[in-house]
Amino acid sequence: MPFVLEFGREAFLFYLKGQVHMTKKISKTFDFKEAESRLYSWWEQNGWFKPEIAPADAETFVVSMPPPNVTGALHTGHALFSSLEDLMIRYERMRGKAALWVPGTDHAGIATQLQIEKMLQDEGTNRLEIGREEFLARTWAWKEKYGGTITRQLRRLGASCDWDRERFTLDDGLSNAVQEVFIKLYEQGLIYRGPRLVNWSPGLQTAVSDLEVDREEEQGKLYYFNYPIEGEEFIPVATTRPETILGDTAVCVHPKDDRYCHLIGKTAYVPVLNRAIPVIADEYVDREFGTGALKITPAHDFNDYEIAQRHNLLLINVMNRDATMNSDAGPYAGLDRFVCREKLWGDMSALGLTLRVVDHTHIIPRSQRGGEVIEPLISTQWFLKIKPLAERAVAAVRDGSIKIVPERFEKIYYHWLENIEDWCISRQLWWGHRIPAWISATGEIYVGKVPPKGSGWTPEEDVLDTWFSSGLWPFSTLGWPDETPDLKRFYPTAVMETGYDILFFWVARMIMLGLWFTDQAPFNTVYLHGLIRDKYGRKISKTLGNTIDPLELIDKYGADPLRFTLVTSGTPGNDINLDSEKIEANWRFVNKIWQAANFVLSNLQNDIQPSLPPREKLDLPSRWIMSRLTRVIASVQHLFDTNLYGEAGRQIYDFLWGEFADWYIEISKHPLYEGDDESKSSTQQVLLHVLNTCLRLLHPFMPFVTEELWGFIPGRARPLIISSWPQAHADYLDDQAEVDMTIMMELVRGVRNVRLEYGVDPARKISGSVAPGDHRAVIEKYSYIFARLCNVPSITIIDATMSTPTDVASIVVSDVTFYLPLAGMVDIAAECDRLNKEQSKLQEQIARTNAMLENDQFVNRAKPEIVERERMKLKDLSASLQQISERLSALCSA
RNA sequence: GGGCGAAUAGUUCAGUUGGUUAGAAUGCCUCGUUUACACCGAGGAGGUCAGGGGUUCGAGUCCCUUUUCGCCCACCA
Repeated sequence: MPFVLEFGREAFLFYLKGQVHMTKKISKTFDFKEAESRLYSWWEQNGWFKPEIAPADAETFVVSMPPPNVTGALHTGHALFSSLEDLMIRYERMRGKAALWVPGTDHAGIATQLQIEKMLQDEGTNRLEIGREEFLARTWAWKEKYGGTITRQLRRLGASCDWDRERFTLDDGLSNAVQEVFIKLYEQGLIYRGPRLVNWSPGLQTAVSDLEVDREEEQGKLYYFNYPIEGEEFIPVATTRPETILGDTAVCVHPKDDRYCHLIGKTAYVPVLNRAIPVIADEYVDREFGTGALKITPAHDFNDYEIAQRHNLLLINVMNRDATMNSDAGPYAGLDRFVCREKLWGDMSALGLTLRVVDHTHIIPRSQRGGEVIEPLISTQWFLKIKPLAERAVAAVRDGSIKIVPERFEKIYYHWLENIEDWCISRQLWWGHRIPAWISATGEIYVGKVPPKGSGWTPEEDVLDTWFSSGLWPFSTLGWPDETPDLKRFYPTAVMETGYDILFFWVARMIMLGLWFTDQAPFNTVYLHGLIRDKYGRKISKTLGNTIDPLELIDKYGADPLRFTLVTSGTPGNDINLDSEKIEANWRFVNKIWQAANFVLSNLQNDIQPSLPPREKLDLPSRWIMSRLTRVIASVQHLFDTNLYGEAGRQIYDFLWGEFADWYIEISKHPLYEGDDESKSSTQQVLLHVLNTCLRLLHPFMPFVTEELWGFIPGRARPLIISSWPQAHADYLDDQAEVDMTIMMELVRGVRNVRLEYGVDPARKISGSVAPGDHRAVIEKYSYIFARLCNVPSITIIDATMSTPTDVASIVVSDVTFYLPLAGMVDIAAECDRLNKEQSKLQEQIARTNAMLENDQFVNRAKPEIVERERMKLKDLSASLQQISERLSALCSA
């Protein structure tokens, strides 16, 4: 048995260390508050979170932690990823792999900068006033002060990551990687700088990427007006943003539009400003929409920008960075864009140009962070031509180098990458990786790690999008671009476990950059979890007031129930509605484990030498529980291999509570208290083995309670965290034992049912008699089960020659009939009624099974084992029916 | 406009390649302090697996379709 083999030479050494922390005697309940912090530091101080605990040639298993925002606080999303990743890491560690979980935090450019700006605002100052240098100093100070909060909180969940390898995206090493990547991409001609139309956030005063813009359908207005054309003509046009009229550089119609084609090539005049612009034709125009004519504002609209490229139109930017109008807006300069909209419309109305304003539902782009309306604006930014990278990223998933779980996200991934646009990577922020570039007075660009020689070079002020550095995370954290030993050993990583909401932001970019710079997929599996919602399925938000604080839950129930709940209440890619009632239920499960362990441990002989008798030497209940255990191990193995961790957890739960505790432990009391030495000892061995195995199976789910109990397990060689993962041993599979035990259990259930139905005092002992069919030996030998589990201490076996008893209730299971003499209590009519119901149920089932077996199609086409199973079932049902029918004719024929 | 997911007991959810009488937790009802556990045990009620059609010997599971809810992507002024 594995745990015997584990009993190594250094066993006692480990113990002495571990035992110091362990109480001598098992307590009544699990004091998780005391145990959690003690066990965590015990693990950590002994270096068991480190991959070096495995042999130097062990296979590796590496997970890069999705880095939380450095100044953030733990929320349920963190608790979820931590529970899942720790589960994978602990499982692989127990399987003997060099398991490495690399933790770290993200500088989170915009989020952190906003926090500091808010702080400055409260102090009555702002970042421009204190300047860049001071601002960064303040931010670093803030980071030093609060940066440890989230990682301390992750420890409370039991996260077994290698804290010595913790990284921060603004570390020197990672910054170096960022520069390296930027410079290489620039040299490869994939990064370019220039004025382009970008998504501009007037609130944050920076450009943002397409992904950072939320598009919401909103109720707005569509403004119709007449565009003046030379020769006293007009062309009707519609717009949702009248203020952009000031930046119009053309009016566009469809070339085949009979209404307007005579105007093509004429000159139009921008209202109020009277600037002359051409009327052009382009097939982009939809003749059916609005008036069928389109005003073109290339500097403030993405479609117009494209049209302008085709027609070499002028770009006139009429807005400032804060979305007020600039001098090109003429008399409107200085006005806010929305104020300008009203005023200009009023002025146009006075000029008799307006036609009508109608309600109109359209899509408004809003900043994902601030919520203000995003303004398409021309500005000079840095862009990454990402198509070549995207192609490789698509290929890696298509050829199976990377597997996405659940699979349906692959399609979404392809669609995004196949339609990807250049990535605007510069941000007008201060907190972040500064772009390593200098611009000369003549507009020449120099990109490098150190400033160029000569004078007249201005350093680039912008920083990089936060996701640019996160995109390097799996390899930058391991030392890249240096060929460090860690990089060699631990890259590529194994699983990227994160939420589906950042598939594009993060996962896709890691794949693209990983492939591009290391020629390897940065991980082989992407496991996407869902979002945590409240118990009504609503999104968690501060404004709704439905936030759930994981730390409060840990304080109340412990980390184990929270972890177990998070892992078992969902399936990959699906959202989880979290309800504290679920955690309370799993807290009771923790108690159940504790109590079961307490029972087992307090019933062992002091000098027990763990070993397991061969199957032939075990009694029926032991053969049964061993067979069941073996199946559970195999099933859990399969579920883990296919990333179905939740189902694995549920199966262990059901086995431990529903089979081991409810049945085996109850039954074991007989051999333990009344059996001979041999059966006593063998029962103890089995109890210990099953407990031992369950603790190991559960450790990745619930590390604390399992490790704490492990400290009491005789024969343990190492701490549970680095003990071996259970293996299924086919020797203990035993179909016959499972069949026989099932009959015994069904009989017990039947007796209990009848007793309750007839209102028999639970304390009252009844003697029963049994027509055992083919199961005489089992029933005779294990009749104590009836004594213990349904208070029927004595049983008479009836053989064929004896007449069937009267004044009894009968329980029929397979070919066994159990008679419960309830002298004076049995109401014959009621009993007949019960038996009749039972009989018709059986007849129904027999008819159904018969129909199946008489169907040649079924017999010929179904798998043989399925057909065989139906045959067995029919035999069983027929035997039961016969018993019932005999009973009925004896008791109820009158 | 395209795509995806969900719909199973009062509630929250499982149900892994199609195969016994569809499970659990929680809630509800009845009973019980039996030397691991009342943070418990025993028993029970509760489901036409959203509707319709199809494939199949066999469908909660596969296909088509409808409905409701949710999400993602998308340049219609």
